[in-house]
Amino acid sequence: MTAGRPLEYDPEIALDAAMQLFWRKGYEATSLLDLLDAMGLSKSSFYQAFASKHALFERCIKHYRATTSHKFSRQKLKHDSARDFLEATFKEVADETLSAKTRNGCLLMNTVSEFGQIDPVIAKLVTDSLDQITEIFRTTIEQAQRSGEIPQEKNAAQLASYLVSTMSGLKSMVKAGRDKQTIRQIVDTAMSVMD
Amino acid sequence: MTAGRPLEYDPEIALDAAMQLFWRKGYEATSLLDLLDAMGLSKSSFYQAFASKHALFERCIKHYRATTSHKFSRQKLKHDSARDFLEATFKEVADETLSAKTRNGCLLMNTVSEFGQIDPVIAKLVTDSLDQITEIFRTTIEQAQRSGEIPQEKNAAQLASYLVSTMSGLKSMVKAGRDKQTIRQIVDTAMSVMD
DNA sequence: CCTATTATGGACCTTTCAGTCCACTTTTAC
DNA sequence: GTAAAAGTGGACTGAAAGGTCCATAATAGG
Repeated sequence: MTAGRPLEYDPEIALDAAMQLFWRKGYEATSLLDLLDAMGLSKSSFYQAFASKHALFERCIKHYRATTSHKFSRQKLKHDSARDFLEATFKEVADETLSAKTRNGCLLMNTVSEFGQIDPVIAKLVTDSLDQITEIFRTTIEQAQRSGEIPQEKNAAQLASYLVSTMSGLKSMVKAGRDKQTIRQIVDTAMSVMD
Repeated sequence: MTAGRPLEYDPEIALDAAMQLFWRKGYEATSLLDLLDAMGLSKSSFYQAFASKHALFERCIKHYRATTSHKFSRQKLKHDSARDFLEATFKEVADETLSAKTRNGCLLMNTVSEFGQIDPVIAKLVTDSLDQITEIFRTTIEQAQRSGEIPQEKNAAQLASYLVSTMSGLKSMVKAGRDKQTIRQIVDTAMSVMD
């Protein structure tokens, strides 16, 4: 039954390479040839495995969401203070200023910027991903509230939405090439709402 | 000497139409035919007057910067309180949630998202525009500080950069389709740093 | 070893892209 | 009225886009 010639590439690695490319260049600006080159496969193999550029893009968004969530979880374990984790997460974005390689912004917000609400499938994917990230922030804030690092009277869900919005703006500023001092000041100011 | 057939279109109106289109769809996704249709001129007239798609885009960014500055100036005169003006400006963005027509984000940040630092000419234009907006915010904040609406001890320049970043994030959230309550909460939280 | 199954390479397709070119029209200056 | 100057319409171009198709190659099961 399940026989046939084996794949000459690793689908996971290929997917990740595609995600990196979409992240860096956006959907429209990434041509099929760019993708084939980065993923290391031929046109036939591509359409066999990923159906279309659009379908691949959807998978890349999901892949981004998954890796981002995992990254958050890993980082969270490194900090025994929930508030420290939040501040470290934002400071890390500020440090991306140093390397031009990572000045790609956020794939989700880049996608919002490029597509808006035009493509409902993509819009839904992004919305769900944002919800997921907001949720991670919310539970973290509640944790910090229990340990007294953030005032109890603040609304955790509201603060979480604020942090997502702030993160988006911050990444845009980094991508826009604002200098490191400015970025650090923005982070400091933004974090002060949790006092 | 200076003779010849007169233009059959208004260059200012055509430029504005082009800007609206780039704003809504981005650079790559806006085809020349889209532009000709929106601007109401033929291909020959287009290349005669605007040289190329890229050159037109540069002019559109400058046009956006100019109209945005004017809009800020006009709004500022409407408010006798500087802080009121700032809060009204952010609340206005929140109200864009109501109309899908205006959910285009910010042309400058859309451009950052699409181009990043790849095109140095575009990058410079955006950077300069952001500087200009930051400057407007800074003088407004200083005004509010003199009238006692914002604490004197805050760093006006730092606060101004923060507001630009926040505005960017906020517009992204609106474009991402977040609901009105969430947007309003983000604005309220963001404004609280000026207390 | 042969067949069913899957993967691959490359030719090919249609459409669309930004941009060019030129014949033709409309104006002003004299 | 005529010549110089400027604008316009539309045919045209080469390149590149995403996607299809098929002959060929490589595997596993029998």
